[in-house]
Amino acid sequence: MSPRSCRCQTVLLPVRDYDLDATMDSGQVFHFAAVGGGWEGVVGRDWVRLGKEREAISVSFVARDAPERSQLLERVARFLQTNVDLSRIVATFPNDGVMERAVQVCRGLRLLKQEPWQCLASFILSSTKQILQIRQICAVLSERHGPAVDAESVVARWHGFPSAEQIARLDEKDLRACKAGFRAPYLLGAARLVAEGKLDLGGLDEVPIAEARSRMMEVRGVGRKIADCALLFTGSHAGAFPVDVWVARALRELYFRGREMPLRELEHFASEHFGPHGGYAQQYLFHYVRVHGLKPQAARRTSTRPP
DNA sequence: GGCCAGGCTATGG
DNA sequence: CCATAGCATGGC
Repeated sequence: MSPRSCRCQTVLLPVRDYDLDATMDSGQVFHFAAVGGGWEGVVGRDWVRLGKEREAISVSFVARDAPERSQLLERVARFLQTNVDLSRIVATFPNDGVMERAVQVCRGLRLLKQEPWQCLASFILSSTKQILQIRQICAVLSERHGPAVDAESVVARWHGFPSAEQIARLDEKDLRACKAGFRAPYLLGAARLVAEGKLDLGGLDEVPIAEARSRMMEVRGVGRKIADCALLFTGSHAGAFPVDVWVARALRELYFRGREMPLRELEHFASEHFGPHGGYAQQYLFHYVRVHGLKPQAARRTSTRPP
């Protein structure tokens, strides 16, 4: 049938200072696909297409009755955090030249609020993987083992991300077949802990960050960095500050003149320097160095490399 | 074809 | 305590 006769409805979510592309493409979420200038993916159990509008984000979805529609829109707004006043967060960033440039360059970059299990699982799969490959693994995992959802996409059939229960029923070799590699047993172990109720991801925002971290790090395959990603990108702890290879490089080059620094010291510096929304600042640093490199003031080591 | 990727665990000093 | 090999897989 013709894809133009659409069962879709579209609603506008008003928002200012929101760069949807940067946000979706900044390595915090791996389950949306760029389609025709917008983004398609699954929120909860519902397929959505997100589009950029003036002072708004358009949300398209398969038509349904009024109560379900308002529930869906509430979930999408919560996921996108459209109610967050970005300027209030940016105002808490440290008053240094590095963050001023990062804010200029990444204007409108946001943090999303993702579902805890999906977020943790994705970052377990992220270790020593490029962002493109993380997306691929998540896509295969969803296609093969996640719930099919009703979608009006013209480019793909969509599935949700498999629940902890669904993954817990699988075998390690099923996960290796999805390109999970050596992370397969880690993901399986995490899924079993969550499915058996031995790890309550929903309660982690109610305990101090140190406690939340150590609970998560009891999962094999989850260290400090992945724990902080899961705490930050689910909106549980605004002070979580994941230090990966990019952020470590950025901190060394931009704050320590390129000097070698132990990871622990970088993490400690970050927790002191970037304020109550350190995690947000971290995302600006990450995106800044990934998109623009470290050239502006720290080109010493790379100056022989062609631009 | 070599290097590196939003790391972590185990092992050896 | 700190340092590093090993781990799967694929993009560039």
